[in-house]
Amino acid sequence: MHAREKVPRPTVRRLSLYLREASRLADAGIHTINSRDLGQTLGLTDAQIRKDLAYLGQLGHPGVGYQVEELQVRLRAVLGTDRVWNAVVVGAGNIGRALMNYGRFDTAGFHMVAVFDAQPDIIGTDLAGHTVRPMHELADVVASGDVQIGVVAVPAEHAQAAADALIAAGIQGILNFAPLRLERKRHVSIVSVSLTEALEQLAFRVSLQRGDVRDLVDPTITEQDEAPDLAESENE
Amino acid sequence: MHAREKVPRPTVRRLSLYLREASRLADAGIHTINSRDLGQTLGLTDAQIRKDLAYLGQLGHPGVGYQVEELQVRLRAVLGTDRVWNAVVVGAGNIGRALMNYGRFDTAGFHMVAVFDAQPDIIGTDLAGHTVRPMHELADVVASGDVQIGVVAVPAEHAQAAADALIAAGIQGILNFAPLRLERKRHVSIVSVSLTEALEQLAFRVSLQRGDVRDLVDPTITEQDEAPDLAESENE
DNA sequence: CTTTGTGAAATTATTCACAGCA
DNA sequence: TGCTGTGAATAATTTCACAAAG
Repeated sequence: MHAREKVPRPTVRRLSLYLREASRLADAGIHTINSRDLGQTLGLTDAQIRKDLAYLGQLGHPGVGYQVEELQVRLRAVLGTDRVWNAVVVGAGNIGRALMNYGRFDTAGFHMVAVFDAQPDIIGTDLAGHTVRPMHELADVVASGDVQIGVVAVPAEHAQAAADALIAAGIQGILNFAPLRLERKRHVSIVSVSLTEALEQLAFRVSLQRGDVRDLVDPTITEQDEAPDLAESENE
Repeated sequence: MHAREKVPRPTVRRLSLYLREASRLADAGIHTINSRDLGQTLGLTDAQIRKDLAYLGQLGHPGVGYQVEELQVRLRAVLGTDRVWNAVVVGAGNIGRALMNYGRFDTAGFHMVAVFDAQPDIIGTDLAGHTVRPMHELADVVASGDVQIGVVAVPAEHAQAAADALIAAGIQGILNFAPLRLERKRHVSIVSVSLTEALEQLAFRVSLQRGDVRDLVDPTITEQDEAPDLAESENE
C-alpha cells in the first residue's frame, strides 16, 4: 500500500529521475504535475510512474496530479538527500579534478570536503580551493570531518587499495569510477560508474540500429527502448 | 538457441562486464574460465552467465569452460568494439577535459578526434593535444572525419542545443552527461551518465543500511544486491 | 471529468536442475 | 568427472484497466 513496502530496484533508480524533474518543475514555477505529463518528459508510462510513486505513500491527488513541492520533499527524504552528505575524493587525476570542480553537487546534497592522492608531485597543489592531501591523512579527515562517502577516482590497479583505505577510515559508501568490482570485508555500499561501459552500450545500440549485428542478435531489442539505468551497484 | 535470438537488455549490460573481465584474464595470461569462477569475480550466478553467453552462440566448451580469447573476440563483435569508433566531445568544461585526457578509451575501441566549445575564451586553447574548436566547425569535422559518436558534456541548459547540432551533423549515437532527457526527431541512440544520480543511489543505499529510512521503505531491498546497471539509455 | 492507487494479467528476467558433451 | 546449454519453474517488473476520490 504505502510505507514499509518493498521498493523494487528499478523503481529506486527512477526516483532520481523523478527528483530531477520535480526540481526542474519547481524552478520553472510549476506546482502540479500528473503522471501522464511526467511520463512524457521522462519517457515512461503513466502507470509506471503512479506505481513507483505509490510506494512512497499516499502522495497523489486524484483528479489533480502530484504537487511538485510535496514530491520533491518526499523523494529527497527517501533518497536521503534531505541532508548533506560529506564526501572525500581519492585521486586527483582527470576524474578527481572534474569532480572537485563540478559545482552542482552541493545543490543535490553532496559536499566535497577533501581530495587525496598518492603521488608526491601532486600532493600540496591546489584543486578547486582544496589542497591535495597525502593518503595518510585520510583516516583523520574522515573521522573528524563527519565524512560518509568516498569516491574512488584512481586507476584500476590502485582502486582496491584506495577502497580499502576508505573502508578502514570508516566510510559508509563508495562511488567507484574504476572498472573493476571492489572487494570489501565489512559492509559498505558501492555504486560504480564506468565510462567505457557506457560507450560500449552506446556502440552496441548504434550497431544494432545500423544492422551491423543482425546475424548476431535480434534487432527486437531496440523495439522501444527507454528504461533508465545508470549506475552499477553493489551491496551485500 | 544461439544467433538471431533476442538478447535481454540486462544481458547486454552485463556483456560489458564479461568483456572487461575477459580482457583482464587475457592480460594475466589465463586462457580458460568457467561460469562459476567468472560469476565469483563479477558477483553473478553461474547460471546467469551461462544463459547470457549462450545468447552469443555456441561459445562454451563442456567440461572445460570458456576460452578467454574466444570470449573476447565474440563479445567485442557483439558490442561493436571490434572496430574503432570515432567520437567528438562537445564541451571543454570539467567533464569534457577529463574525457579528452582519459587515456584508456583507445584500448576499448573509442577514439576522441575533436573537442568543441561555444565559449570564445576557450576556443583555440589546447586540450590533450587538440585545439578546442568553435561549434560551427562541428558539421565539417563529423562529415569529413567518419565520426559516429558525439559526447554531450555541456551544462544542462545547453545540452539540447549541443545534441541538436550533433544530430544535424549526422552523428549516430550520443553519450550524454547532462541531467536531462534529450529530445530527438530522427533516430539517434542515446546513453546517459549522471553523476548526481549515481550519488543519489549511493545515498539511498547507505540510508537503507543505516536504517534511516526504515519507516519509508522496507530494507529487504538490499537483501542481496549485486546486479550491475550503469547507463541510462534511450532509443526509439 | 480528471487522475490516482492498485489488484489482476502479461511480460520479462533469473534460478533451478539436469541431459548431454568432452 | 566437470561444465555447458537449456527447458521448466520461479521471481520480478511492467502494463492493463477500473473503482474510488477530488
